[in-house]
Amino acid sequence: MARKTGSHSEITGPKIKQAALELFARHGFAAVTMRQIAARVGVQAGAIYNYTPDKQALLFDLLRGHMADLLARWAAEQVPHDPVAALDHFVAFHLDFHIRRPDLVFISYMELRNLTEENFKEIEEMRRRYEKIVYDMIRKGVLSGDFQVPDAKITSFALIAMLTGVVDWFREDGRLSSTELTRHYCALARQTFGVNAPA
Amino acid sequence: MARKTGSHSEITGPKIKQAALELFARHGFAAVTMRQIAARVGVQAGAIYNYTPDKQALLFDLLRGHMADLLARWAAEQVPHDPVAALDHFVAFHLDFHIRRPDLVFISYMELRNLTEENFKEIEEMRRRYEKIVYDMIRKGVLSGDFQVPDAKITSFALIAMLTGVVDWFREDGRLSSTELTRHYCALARQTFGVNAPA
DNA sequence: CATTGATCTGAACGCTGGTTCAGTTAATAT
DNA sequence: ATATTAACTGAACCAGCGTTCAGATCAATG
Repeated sequence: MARKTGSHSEITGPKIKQAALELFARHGFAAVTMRQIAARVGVQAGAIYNYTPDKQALLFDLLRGHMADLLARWAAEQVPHDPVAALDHFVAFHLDFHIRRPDLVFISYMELRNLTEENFKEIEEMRRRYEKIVYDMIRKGVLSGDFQVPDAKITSFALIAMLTGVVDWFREDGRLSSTELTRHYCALARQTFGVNAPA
Repeated sequence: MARKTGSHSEITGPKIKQAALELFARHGFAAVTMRQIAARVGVQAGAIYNYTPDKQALLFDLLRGHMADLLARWAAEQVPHDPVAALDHFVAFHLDFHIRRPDLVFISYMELRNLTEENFKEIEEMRRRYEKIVYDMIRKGVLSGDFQVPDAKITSFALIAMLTGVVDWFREDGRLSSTELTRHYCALARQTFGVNAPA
C-alpha cells in the first residue's frame, strides 16, 4: 500500500458530519442539499460518498450517535439512592447534556419523520429506553413517599418536555448561567414532584 | 357572469388547505410536493394555483391562521381574577385548544424555519404575544403571593413546554380522557407553581 | 340554445436534486 | 524516481421539483 489510510479522511469525515449537522439543524434535512454540505467542507458533492452511502445514512448516524451517547453517559453516572437527590442529579445531567448539543437535540426531535421506517424504529426504541429511566425514577419516589404526583407517566413526559424545551431559548451568553439554570430547574422540578408538599 | 362564483372553489379551497396541513405534518414542508397535495384533493397540480400564489403561502396561511385563532380564542375567554383559578383556566384552555389541533401545533413548531424571513417575523411576533400572556399571569400570582417559583420567565417557558408537549403522546382513545388529562395537569401545574407550598 | 367565465387539465418549462463514475491529483512506500 | 492508491474532481444522468399556461370543461345565465 502507499498513502496512509485516511490521511485526509480523518479530517474530511468528521467535517462532513459536522457540516451536515449544522445545516440539517438550520434548514431541515429535506431542504439541505449534498452540494451545500460539500461546499461547507470545501469539497465537491461526489466526495461525500466516500464517507456515507447516502444522505439518509448521514442523518441516521447523527441521531443514533446522539441517542447512544445520551444513554451511555447516563449509564455511567453515579445516581444517588435517595429519590430527591436522584431527581436533582437527573435534572442537572439532562440539562447539561442537552444545552451542550442544541443542534443534535433539535434534529433528534425534528427529523424523526425523515428517517426510513426501519431507522425510525431503532431511534424510537432508544428514546423509549431513556423515557423509561425517567419513569422508573419517578415511580421509586412515589413508592417511597418522597414524590406526590397526579400521574407518574404524565409527570415523566412533563419533566422531559420542560427540561428539553430549554434548548429552544437558552443561550450561554444570556441572562442566566448554566449553573443558575440548573439550580432553578432543580427547584422547579422538586415543586412539580410535590417534594415537601403539605400532607 | 355565468357560473356562480366559487361553485367548486368553496370545496376545493378548504380541501387543499386540509391536504397540505396533513401532508406537511406527516412528512414536513420541504418533503411534500404540490403534486402530492393535488392528488389527495383529486385534482391536478396546476389547479392549486387558483387558490394560493405559491407553496410558501400555503404554509404561511396555515401558521398565521393557527396563531390568530389561538390569540382570538384566549382573548374571548373570561379569565378569573384569582391567580390560582386563572392558572387552572389557562391550563384547561391551552390543553383543549392544542389537543384538538395536533397537526397545526406540530407544523407551527417544526416548520418555522421554512418560512421566509418576513413571514417568520410575523408568526414569531404572535408567538411572543402568547408567551407574554403566560408570563404576565405568572407575575401576577408571584406578586400576590399565590405562586412561589424560582424564576417567572423560566417557569413560563416550562409551563408552555410541558403543556404543549402533550400533543406528542396524547391520543383521544388512549389511557386517559381529555378530562382526566386536564385534571392531572391542573394539579401538576399548581405544584409546579408552588401553590399551597409550605412557608 | 348559445354564451360566459370560473374551474380544471395536461403538457411543458427551466432547474435542481441525489447519485455515479471515469479520470486526475498527490502523499507515501519502495 | 517510480509505482501505488486513497482522496477527490467535474461532468453527467435522470427523476422530480415548483410553476405556468393554452385550451378543455361545464354549470349557470340570458
